[in-house]
Amino acid sequence: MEDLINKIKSSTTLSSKAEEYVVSIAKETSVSKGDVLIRQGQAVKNTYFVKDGCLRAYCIDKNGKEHTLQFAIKNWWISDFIAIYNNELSTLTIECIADSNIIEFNAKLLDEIYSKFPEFEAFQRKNLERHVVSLHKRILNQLQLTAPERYELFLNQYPDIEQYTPNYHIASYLGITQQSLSRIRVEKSKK
Amino acid sequence: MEDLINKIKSSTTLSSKAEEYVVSIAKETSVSKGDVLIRQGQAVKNTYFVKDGCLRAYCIDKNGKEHTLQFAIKNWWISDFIAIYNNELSTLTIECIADSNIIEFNAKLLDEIYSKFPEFEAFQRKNLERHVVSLHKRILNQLQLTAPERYELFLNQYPDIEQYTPNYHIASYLGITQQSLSRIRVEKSKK
DNA sequence: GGCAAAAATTACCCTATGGTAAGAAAGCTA
DNA sequence: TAGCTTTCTTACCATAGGGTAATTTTTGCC
Repeated sequence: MEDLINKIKSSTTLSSKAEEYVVSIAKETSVSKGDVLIRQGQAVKNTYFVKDGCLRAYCIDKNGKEHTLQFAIKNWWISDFIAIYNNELSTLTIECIADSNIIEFNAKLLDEIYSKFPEFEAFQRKNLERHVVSLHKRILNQLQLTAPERYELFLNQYPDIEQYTPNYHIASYLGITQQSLSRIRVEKSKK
Repeated sequence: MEDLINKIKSSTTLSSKAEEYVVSIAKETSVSKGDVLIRQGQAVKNTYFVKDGCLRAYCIDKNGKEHTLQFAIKNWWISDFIAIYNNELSTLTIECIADSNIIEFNAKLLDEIYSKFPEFEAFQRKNLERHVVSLHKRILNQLQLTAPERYELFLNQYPDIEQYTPNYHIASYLGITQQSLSRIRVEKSKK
């Protein structure tokens, strides 16, 4: 919880009452590898902050194939933001891919925080600014890099993730099949 | 200008002083097809709101190929947000692809608006939330749809854009070559 | 250790897309 | 209208990547 509070304090001035509110709606939980926190097609209740471990957000297309939108490691937020902001059912499944410690927030209570404690507006705005930047970069990478280049970049951005997740999840994040990723890895090891 | 003020008012309560400030830092301008507002490699001064017309943000890769990150039509914001939020030089070029009326904001003055008039925090947070949702959707579409499907979707999302822009810009947005897009269009017309 | 399950690799063939180049069509300007 | 420029289409070949399936390797568990 301290990590999160410190993170908030780095973006805004946090009154003690506001801090109390955050703590009061936060539920620290341990989740195990394989646990599903949000399931595609159902209502989205929560937003999660990862203390340590790793979660994964993916959607399943009409052919049953998984596509990974996001990996969330230490100090990242994860949820189905499409569903929350559009007030829709979930298009994503969020799954725990390594035993993790997370902080769970009820999305509605979290949303009330802005009217109760306006100092959170600045915090969340800056959060979202960073989020937009990282998504813009991801799209540009997808457009201009080849699959092997994207894989290299991924390994740099998530140096520990290979411990957590099978390669076929990485492939589904990069937008290729696990067979292609395997070929890319073979080529890479030849060098 | 009214459109923008109304847009702001739909997300926050705008005091008359705050409205005055917005107006005071806003520069309404006309720009012509071909004008370059931000050039890759240079400092980013401004953020733009499109009243009507169309702007395009793209980057040029090491091989000289263009990749379109965004088209901005009526009521959209556009700038190099990567550069602004990271305080870096521009990685994008922003170009006017149809005679347009825009409102220009100095990015630094715009950023001061939050400390001067905190009511803008909520407006911008909600803006960014929508932006994140649209980027998440774009990434999911890129992962799970084929090129012809993405092209169909694009035409639905930007029904008028074919008037403004040559097909090779659309191709560079979809992540394919203009030749591939041409083939896709031929296949489509056969049906 | 030994078995079962999961994951990764390899192989085969096929298709979509890229690169290059040439030609056709459309748009602009004098 | 004529001529130039830009854009779009078509063709040809090369290649990366997909789909299916078989095999190997790794992992987890008893």
